[in-house]
Amino acid sequence: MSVGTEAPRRTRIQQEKRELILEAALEVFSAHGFRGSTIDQIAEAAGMSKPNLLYYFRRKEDIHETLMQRLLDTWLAPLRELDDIGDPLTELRGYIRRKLEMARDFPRESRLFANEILQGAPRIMPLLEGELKTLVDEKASVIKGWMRAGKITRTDPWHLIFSIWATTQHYADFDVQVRAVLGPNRGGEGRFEDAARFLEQLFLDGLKPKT
Amino acid sequence: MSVGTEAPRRTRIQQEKRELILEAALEVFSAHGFRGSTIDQIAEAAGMSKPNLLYYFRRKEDIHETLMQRLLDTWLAPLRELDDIGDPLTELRGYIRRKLEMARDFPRESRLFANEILQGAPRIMPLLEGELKTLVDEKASVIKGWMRAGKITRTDPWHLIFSIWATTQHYADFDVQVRAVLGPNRGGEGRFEDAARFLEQLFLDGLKPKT
DNA sequence: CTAACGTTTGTCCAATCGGTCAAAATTTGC
DNA sequence: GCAAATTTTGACCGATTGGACAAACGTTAG
Repeated sequence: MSVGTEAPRRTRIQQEKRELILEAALEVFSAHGFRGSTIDQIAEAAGMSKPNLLYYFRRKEDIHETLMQRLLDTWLAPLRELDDIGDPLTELRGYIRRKLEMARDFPRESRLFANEILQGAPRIMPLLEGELKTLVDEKASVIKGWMRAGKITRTDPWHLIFSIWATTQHYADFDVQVRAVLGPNRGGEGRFEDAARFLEQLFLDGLKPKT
Repeated sequence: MSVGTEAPRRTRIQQEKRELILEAALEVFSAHGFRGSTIDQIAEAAGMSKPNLLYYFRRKEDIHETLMQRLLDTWLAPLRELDDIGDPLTELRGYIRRKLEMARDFPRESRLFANEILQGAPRIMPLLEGELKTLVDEKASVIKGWMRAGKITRTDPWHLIFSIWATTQHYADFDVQVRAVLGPNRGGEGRFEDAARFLEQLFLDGLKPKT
């Protein structure tokens, strides 16, 4: 029987095996990119044969597509939480912290996303121009409100969001470089706490000393 | 005759054709990654046949290796220029500006590098732990001196360098996302000037308003 | 002219790839 | 318990890939 993504009816085994495959595919895709990964690799990581895997996902691209669809929701969750209710600086600090925690706890997801964007986002371009842009525009308005109220320094809200993405995801996407440069001593688990301390200071106070 | 990378003797044609191939390979590799690129693609982009290309570079990996070796030097040039002679804040501002200009003018080089790091830097790991680490450690010392002298706020110099890399290279590596989010109006050529203004303010003053 | 050298091409090959298919093995519904 | 449905497997296929190779093509020095 066909097991397409549009078929809602799933047996227990289908549910389990599909999860197993997606987990394995996340591991493989995030490490080698889409074209650099083979169905055999994913099948082996999932502990099944290639034809068996293809019974659950008809095409390699279906796996990737399912993975990306799920990813985007969880990936944007921290930004969605950015809200108008609290103190602006506290809100932003919380957003930076949450994004950094995601880089620490879900580096494979970050790399999968980075891979897709690096290749020109051929599979998720509509989502970027639609859902993502809408969300960012909305949050940029919130931030603009804070600026008008004098709660934070006036600057470009879009580029502010970009800089938070860039600095936090850097610790997932460029992890090997970060660890190589920090060396064995400072490159251990403590690097994320060091990063958190640094980023908080950077975004709040910048580098210019208070005279 | 063999034309390996260790052969210093090159005819005029060899010099020219090798450059042509490297330029084409940069275009292809940066867009599709190493495994996502084929020799045929590179050969076509260079305007020659596949066997002809393989006459100048014996293996696909030789092209990539030559490209990466050249890249690292030019890529680290801005950091090398960071010097102790000028005013610290001016020096840092200049470094950020130069890095952002490189993201604008050499996005393919940035993406090629990002691709390599994302895949775990399998081909340049020794360079990261050696040359790169040495350079960063050296510049971190310079920055530490500025902090001791009270010229800039005390913080972690390594993570400061990471944040400059992340924020500037973001505009090359995640270009499609930046343009998608900014939309047709603000996503044009002016986005780099907006970014430059924003980053200068972020790194100098942060977000906390001067009361 | 021609021999030596550098360059280019067409043809070919083995390996790997994504994907198919029929048959076997297993699970499930009654 | 048994038939139907689902799951798993081994064998296979055509396309693409990186690369080898010898023959042909140019170019130039004597």
